[in-house]
Formats: sequence, structure tokens, C-alpha cells
Amino acid sequence: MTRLRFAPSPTGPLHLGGARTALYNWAAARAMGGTFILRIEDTDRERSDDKWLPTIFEGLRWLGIQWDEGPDVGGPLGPYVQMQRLPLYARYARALLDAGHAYECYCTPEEVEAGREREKAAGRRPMYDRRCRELAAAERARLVAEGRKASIRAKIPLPGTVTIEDLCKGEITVSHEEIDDWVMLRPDGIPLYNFACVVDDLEMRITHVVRGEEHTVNGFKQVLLFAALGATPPRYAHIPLILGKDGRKLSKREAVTNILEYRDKGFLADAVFNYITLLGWSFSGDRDVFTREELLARFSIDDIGKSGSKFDEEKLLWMSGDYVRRLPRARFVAEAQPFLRGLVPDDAFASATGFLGNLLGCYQERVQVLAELAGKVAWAFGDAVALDDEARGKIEKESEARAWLAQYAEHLENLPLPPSFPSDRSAADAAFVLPTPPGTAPDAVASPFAGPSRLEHDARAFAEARGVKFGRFVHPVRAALTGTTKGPGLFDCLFLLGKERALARLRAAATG
RNA sequence: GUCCCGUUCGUCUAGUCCGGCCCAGGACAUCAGGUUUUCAUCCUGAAAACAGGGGUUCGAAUCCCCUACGGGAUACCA
Repeated sequence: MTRLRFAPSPTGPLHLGGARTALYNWAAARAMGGTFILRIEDTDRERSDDKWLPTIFEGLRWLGIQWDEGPDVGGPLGPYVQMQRLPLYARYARALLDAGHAYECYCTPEEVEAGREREKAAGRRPMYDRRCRELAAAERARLVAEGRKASIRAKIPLPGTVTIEDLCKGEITVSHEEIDDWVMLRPDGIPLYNFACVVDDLEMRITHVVRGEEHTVNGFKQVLLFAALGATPPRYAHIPLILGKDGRKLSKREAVTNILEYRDKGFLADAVFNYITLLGWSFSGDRDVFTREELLARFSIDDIGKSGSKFDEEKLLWMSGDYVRRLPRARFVAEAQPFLRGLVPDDAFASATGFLGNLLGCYQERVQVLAELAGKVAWAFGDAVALDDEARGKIEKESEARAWLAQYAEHLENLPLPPSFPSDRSAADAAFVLPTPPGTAPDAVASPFAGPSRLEHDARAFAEARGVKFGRFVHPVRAALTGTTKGPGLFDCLFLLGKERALARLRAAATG
């Protein structure tokens, strides 16, 4: 049975690198038909705080990464939180001690540190000097009598070499002399990372471990410990880090990038998921966008790249926009709801085909992240609209603009435009699907109201009758109606606005 | 310092394992056009890379060595 795990420590929210690690483990497990486990490594009592747990879970869930076993869902090999497994570590430590693979060390952290400094000053490797490794009984008794508490250190076999058959990097070998007699258990019985990690990977029958390459050195220690326990280690894949623009490690300790910030900015989870996957893995030579199913059909740990990648938010933005554009209209409207609070009442989201659906539809190819929406659609609400500088310019630079606007308002009065207030509009709008595709016939939709293409047809005739080029005419009208020089097709806007407000805005702009 | 790992367009990468199909392909970004009532979308095109040096070979982005540069690790953190 294939089993993989993601083992975050609750020292902060889920950041980008953690999300990618989780994603690769998840994808590998799913692609191989295995099990994906979530385990919490909270043995650093200084920095761990359970308050981060919900945030981490939420981040993973937002990305659509589901775990089969974990602290909240349980499972046959729990508990899945290390601080709840202390007796287990004590048992393993005892056995290792008895078998001579570990020893008690009575040095204080300060003494160890001082020794390290000495080594360093002497130009040697700053390591623990292994002084408690072969402690005479009398000496030990003296230290105990002093009231010292023992920590347990791994007894690295000397000499020798360890090699990791890394799924990502290939074979990596290091000499035992390079490896410290590291601390497995603190005097208070709380294990350290490498120890708890090995015990749990063993107990939880983990078969593959995908983790950041900052763990490579830990990998050697862990392989040695598995050997001491007479067990086979999992297959490791130490993957390169995600780097910031400066080429430095993207760490949760420096950059507090919570993956949920992307959700709050209105990035689509699927797009973020897709983009993160690409940071070190590629779907194929000519495609960047793919579904989860397609990913699982192709994903393989040994295809993960060997070199670090820089995070590029520009491409993430593009990808988010691409996902937004391809969203079914109803989904888009639903996704937009949290970003329109205060502007649009919640019950307006019930229908994706009425006024709101049409309004939002006009912006689906105009936003990359949902948070852009509120500012862009605001013109369609409220009675009047304030013109931005560019819009004002469009009217002012055209000497006859104000006259056209006034005349156009008169003209519009005789056209069957929908009324202005959304509550009366939904049924009428449902007959149209905005944005209006180019070249739509004027009366393509049967409706008591004039649709956008009919309005355009009419406006062209209006401009032509005055000997004005349509392009020149249209700009001041857009400015008057929406207050900006950008946005959806003008007649979609006009239709959306409805009669009363359109006339009022045209007249307001006409009188300056 | 020491140990480990890495190096293809500005960025993410395909190709590297099993040398020739690669005077290196795709995507983002950039620039130039086209469509268009604006913006956006969409379409077309351009510019843009095998870190450097030695080998091996008929032939190297692909194999070997060295150098340079980058990253990671050197904790009673994870």
C-alpha cells in the first residue's frame, strides 16, 4: 500500500512552499492509488500554537487537497498529532538505548554550543564533540548527582557512509563523519524532529516522502535511524525550494505568505492549484493549463524538477484570469458574491440569468481576480455616476458632445428601454445573455424591450443622421453613462442601466 | 569554513536517463500588427536561452572533468 503524508508544524499559516509540498504528496498518493495522511509536527513547544491548525486545514481544503487520515478525521494509525504520541517516542528511545544505537548525554545546551564554537574557531566542523558517547559509569553517576538530566543522542556509527536513493536528485552520499550525534529526545521527553519523524513514518507505514531540499541532511540522519531500528526507510524525494524574486528561500518565517491571502484577493483556487503545480513540475511540453484529473493521470514524483523556481505572480494572475473566463456563468456569479458584499444584496445572487448575472457576465473576461469586480461594476448601481478625468476629457474635447448627449437622451425616450431598477429587471434581462456577441441581429431576442444590438443599430442611425462618425459619438456617451472610458460594450451598459438612469446621466453630463 | 544539491529565453519550463528528429519547442511577460464603439478577450507576428572552459564522439543542450555562479544544510527548529 502506498502511503504519503504532509507534516506541517503549527508555527504559522500554510504558505506557498508548504502548499506545494502538500500538493505533490497528495498528487503522488492519488496518482498511485494510495493514501494521503496529514500529520501535525508540534514538538517545538516554543513556536507551535494550535491556533494555526484551523488555518492550515482551511488552506489545504481551499486548494482542494483532501486527506484520508489526519488529526480531525482520525484513522487507524493515529493519533496524528505528535504531542499526543509521547509514550511511543519514549518506548523507541528506550529500545535504541538498550540496543546501543543511542546514548544519554548530560551536556547542557550551553556546553554543547560552547564546544561548537571552539571547533569552529579551530577551523573544524562545528559539531557536538560526542563526549558523552562513551561515558564511564562513575562519571555518569557524578553528572547525575549534580542534578543533570539526560537528553538522548543518536550514536552515529563510525566510520561509514550513507546514501539516499533520492527520487528527485538521484543518489546522494555522505560520510558518517559529517553527521552529528544529534539529539533525539530532550530531557523532558519531548522528541526532536528527526526522531519523531522517523518513528511516525515507520508507525504510519509511510512509503514515500516528498519534502523540501532543506531536509536533505535530515534524510541522512533518518535513513541511519531506520537502519538502527532494522527497518526500511521510505523513498525520499527532496525537492528544490520555491524562491522569491531575489532568488532567496521563500520561508514562512520571513515572508508571512498565507495561501488564503490568494483566496481573499479573489484568485480562483483551481488556478492557484494549477499554478503551484507548475513550480517544479510540468504537465507537458506545450500545455500549462490542466484539470486535477489530468494531473493525476500524469503525475509522477520523479518528474519533479531538480532546480529551484522563482514565484511569478504575473503568471499566476494570467492563469487566474484564464480560469475566470472559462467558468460557467452560474459558478462565476456564485464565486463573485463574497466580493460584492455591501454593493449587491445577497438575495440577488439567487439567479445567474437576471440583471446581476448579465452585469457580471460582461466582466468575466475583464477581470483576473474577483476582487477587481466591485470597483468595476459600481457604475451600474446608484442613481448618478461620477466621471473620472479621462471620461470628462472625452466629453470636453468634443465641442458638440453635450449637444449630442442631450439629443440622444430625447431620442432614447421613445425607445422601449427596460426600467432602471434591478428588482423589476430580472425577468426582462433573463431574455438576453450579455455580453452581446458581435454581429447579433437587432431583433434576435423576442422581448418587450430593445436589446443591446437593437440599441446599437439605432444609435448608428442616430449618429449617421447627424453626419457624425459613430466612433466619435460613442465615446462621450460611454463617459456620461458609466463615468469611465473602459468597460463592456456600450449598449450592453445602456441596456443594463435602464431607462430612467440612462436618461438622467445623459442629461447630467449634457449640462456639465 | 565544511558538506550536499543545482545551472536551457527576463520568468515557469519541454528536450537531458536511451547523444543525431533541436541553427532548441510551449507558456507568462515584452514589443509590433489585426478584429473592435472603449477596455478586455481573441488572432497573427517579432525579439529572447543550452553559465564558461576542456574532453569523449563522425556528431553533445544531452556523456565525463574542471571553473564560475546560485541555493540548501551545518540547532536540545521544523
